[in-house]
Amino acid sequence: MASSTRERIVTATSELIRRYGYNGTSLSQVSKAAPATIGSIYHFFPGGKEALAVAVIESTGSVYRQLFESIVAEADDPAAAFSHFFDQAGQLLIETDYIDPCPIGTIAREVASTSEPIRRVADAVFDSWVEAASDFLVHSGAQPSEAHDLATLFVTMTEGGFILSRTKRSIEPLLAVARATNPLVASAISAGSPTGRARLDARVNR
Amino acid sequence: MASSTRERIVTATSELIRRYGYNGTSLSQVSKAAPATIGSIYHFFPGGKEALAVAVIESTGSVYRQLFESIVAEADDPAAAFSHFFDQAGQLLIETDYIDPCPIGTIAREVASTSEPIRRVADAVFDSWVEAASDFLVHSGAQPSEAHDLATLFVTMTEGGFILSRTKRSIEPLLAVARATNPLVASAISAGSPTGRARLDARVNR
DNA sequence: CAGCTGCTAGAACGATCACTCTAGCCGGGC
DNA sequence: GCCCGGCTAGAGTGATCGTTCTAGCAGCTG
Repeated sequence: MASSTRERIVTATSELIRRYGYNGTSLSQVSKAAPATIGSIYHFFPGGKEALAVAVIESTGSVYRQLFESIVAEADDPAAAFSHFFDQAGQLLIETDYIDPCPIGTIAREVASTSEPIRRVADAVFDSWVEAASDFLVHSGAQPSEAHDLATLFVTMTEGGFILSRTKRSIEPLLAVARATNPLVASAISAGSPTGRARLDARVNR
Repeated sequence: MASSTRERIVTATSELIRRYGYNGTSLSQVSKAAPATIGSIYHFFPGGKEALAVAVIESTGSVYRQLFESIVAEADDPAAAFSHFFDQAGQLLIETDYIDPCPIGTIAREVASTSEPIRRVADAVFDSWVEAASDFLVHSGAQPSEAHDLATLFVTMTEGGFILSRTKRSIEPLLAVARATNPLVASAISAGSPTGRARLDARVNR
């Protein structure tokens, strides 16, 4: 409650960026949507628009990492956890009328060449996602190097799937990604752990 | 030569968008970079900035489709064709100092909610890429439905890989994607064609 | 009640935006 | 030699951008 104005500003900015992109979102829009005056925005973010974007990236980054971890925590098997994540992302797209689910990819793509602070924080968030997914895969029995590759692929497919599904206004691309995920995860885990292999081969072939 | 001014405008706009995004690119920048006066830009593109973006998407879309087809045409085996494509994309990133290789994904993500004409043409380009990759996979022996899924995944990984590699300023994510491609393609082809299976299993396991 | 601090309020600045408009250049057909 | 249409040229419009600045509000502390 004490910092609710700050939170409102970050939340409103995140939603506006998801709709209109970084350069397409103005501080006057943020001021109206938050609601908060321009003075308040610069009070909490003396660094201006760039600092605000950094805050949005950090906030979204940790929210999504927690979302991922809560999904995998309650999944009964590793391969299903990933496709469940994609299914849930697709559901979110439908509910929000295909607003971009992830402001980070948008901001990164727009300003990776012009704002080094933003580029760096976006890179750190992507890394943390890769690490979270990789840890989960290793814990499920995959070899570390293969887990890292697959985790990178997972983040790549997430961002790419968002682009395609948002552009097509259909979750079909995300569903295709989800379908491809199962055998990938199963094969990585079975390669690393013979006990896992039998369990997952059974699942894939059922 | 007759339409060289128009071509210069489209080329310059494409490069600026790859660096600064759609909303981050102004017509005065285009005018300076082309070079061409504002009057010339509006002469060739009476629809203004939006029409110019549509032209950029169409042009880039066909260039990339041709690039993909030329790469797969000279590849000796289907699985290698895809990873060769990713390798080449990574090389391009290094050469251009990690400028975004694809203006379409950037534009689509920025304005999919605000410009229906742009959204539609970007969607058509993505579809044509999926179709090109799918046709190639079917021709190589994959089942049509599986080929379509895999082709969608391929475009998804391309766009997602661009985001991650550009943000990280490293081609490592693209290389991880390329490594994952081989077994995916091989398994799709072997499932559809027994003759293909033997050939590709040999390759994957070597 | 006084004084301080954290926050809000909104006018103002110069720059730049997408876009319009009129004037003029220039080369090929009569 | 003259005209005419494709193209260029660039000043000008109103709006909006990110940012700065000063003034004042509300709610604690003493």
